[in-house]
Amino acid sequence: MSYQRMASDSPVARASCTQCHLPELCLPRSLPCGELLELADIALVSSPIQRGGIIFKSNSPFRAIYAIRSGMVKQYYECSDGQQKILGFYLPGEMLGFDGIAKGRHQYSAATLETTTICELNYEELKWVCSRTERLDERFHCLMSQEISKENESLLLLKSKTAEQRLAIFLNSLSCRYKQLGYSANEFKLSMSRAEIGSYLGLTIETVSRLFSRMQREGLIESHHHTLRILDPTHLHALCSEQC
Amino acid sequence: MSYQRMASDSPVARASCTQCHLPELCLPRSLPCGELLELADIALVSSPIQRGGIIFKSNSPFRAIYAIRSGMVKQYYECSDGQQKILGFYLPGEMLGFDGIAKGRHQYSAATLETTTICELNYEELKWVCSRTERLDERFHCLMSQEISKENESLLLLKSKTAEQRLAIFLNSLSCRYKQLGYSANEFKLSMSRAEIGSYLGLTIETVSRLFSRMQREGLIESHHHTLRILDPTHLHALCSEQC
DNA sequence: CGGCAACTTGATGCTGGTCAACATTTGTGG
DNA sequence: CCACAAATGTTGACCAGCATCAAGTTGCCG
Repeated sequence: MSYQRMASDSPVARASCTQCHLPELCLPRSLPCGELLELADIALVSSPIQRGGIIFKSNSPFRAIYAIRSGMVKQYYECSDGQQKILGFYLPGEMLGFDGIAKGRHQYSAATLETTTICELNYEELKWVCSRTERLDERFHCLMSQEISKENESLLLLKSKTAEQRLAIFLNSLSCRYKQLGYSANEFKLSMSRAEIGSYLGLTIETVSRLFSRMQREGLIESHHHTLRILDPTHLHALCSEQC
Repeated sequence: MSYQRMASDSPVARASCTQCHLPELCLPRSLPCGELLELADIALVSSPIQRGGIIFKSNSPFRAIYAIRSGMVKQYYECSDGQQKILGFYLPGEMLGFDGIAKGRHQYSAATLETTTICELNYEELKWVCSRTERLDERFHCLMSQEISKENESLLLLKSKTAEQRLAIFLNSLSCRYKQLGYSANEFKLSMSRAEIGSYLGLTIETVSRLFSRMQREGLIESHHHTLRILDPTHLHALCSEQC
């Protein structure tokens, strides 16, 4: 794995939000056509960024919000000892970078987990468009609100779920998000390593590995290489909603 | 403890943000005077709400954002078995309720921990004012961004800190926030119960209690009834920044 | 094919949870 | 204002889930 160039080094092109297949998820959702065109005017699409490409580094000046167009991105905190703590994974149609607005700097780093294309939305320009199109501003509020909700759920997960429940909820969440994107809900690629999953769920590599083995032994899932197949979605779902 | 009436039952009055002693923290921060007046025009101040008063209930329709004017508020998830999982504590100048924007309903409940007055900002009116005053809209983005940052820090805390570090960080955070409000940084009232602290930090009552005892034995803090005194701020600080 | 990173599996131990008994504080009604 | 009940907090004994340490296996890339 290599973390070479910044995303901003990649050649970019103006986006055409009207022709993107994700507008029902991303910022444009339910925007009238006119506002869509204004948005497209400020969105820059990157060329494909390979696995390990850095989108932004923690502490770098905040300039833009990013939307994933294809591929997958991880956001993480870098410890002083070089260790990474994963804060979240982002799939197509999802946005990241909001935490930089308040402090003017990115608080965390973001890197691609597979070949990925992103849309870059310059915040100053975005604000300008927002101030003129009320619907877009509202949509922007919604997305930040969603991010807050998502994190609240993660907090609840970490506070009161067992290791097995955490992994079940994680796999289920990926399944739902892929389904929403039109992909198979029960078979997809796990681009992240065991270490990254563990870091995200507050568990060690070993625990994650043991859980995968056990779930496989019990006929819940099938996993080899980086392909995951959910064999018993009902049971997986039951695990997710166990207890409180 | 009794959870009687909704905050919305309380008599209310128009706020005068210009005369509030919190404008350097709350939504008005660094707003020009004109915009402050527009904001004041939509802010409703509640009369004092006693301990245990409900500000909003989970699943109720989202109508407003709330700013704490004095006192303290907890936000929590209610489990099906009646148990509460605390998501956060809010002090004067802090705002809550953002998570309701996306779904149109409050995802969680909020209640007062002591006699509290709040400012209610109707979201529809707030959007209207935001759309006409760019600075306010920007400030609103900042506050949501701050909330996201705060939660990311909580996530990191839950993932990789020991029980002792968690409590130290919690006490330190309260200390800083009180200081910023102009109160003593080293002596304040802990309005929340051991159960609430535990729930917030992902620990049990017993663990929290033992930690308080130990920290007291070690001369770090002094705590009786609900008063906390930090005797050795340096040591407390050291605990917070231990390790990664 | 060799070397290294990622993953798996087992043995052992520690942190914090659970259960239980008791102490202290708070709230209520006479 | 006191007496009592209920809620909250403290402390101890014990236990379990997950971390840590260690050794081996698999898969990937030059």
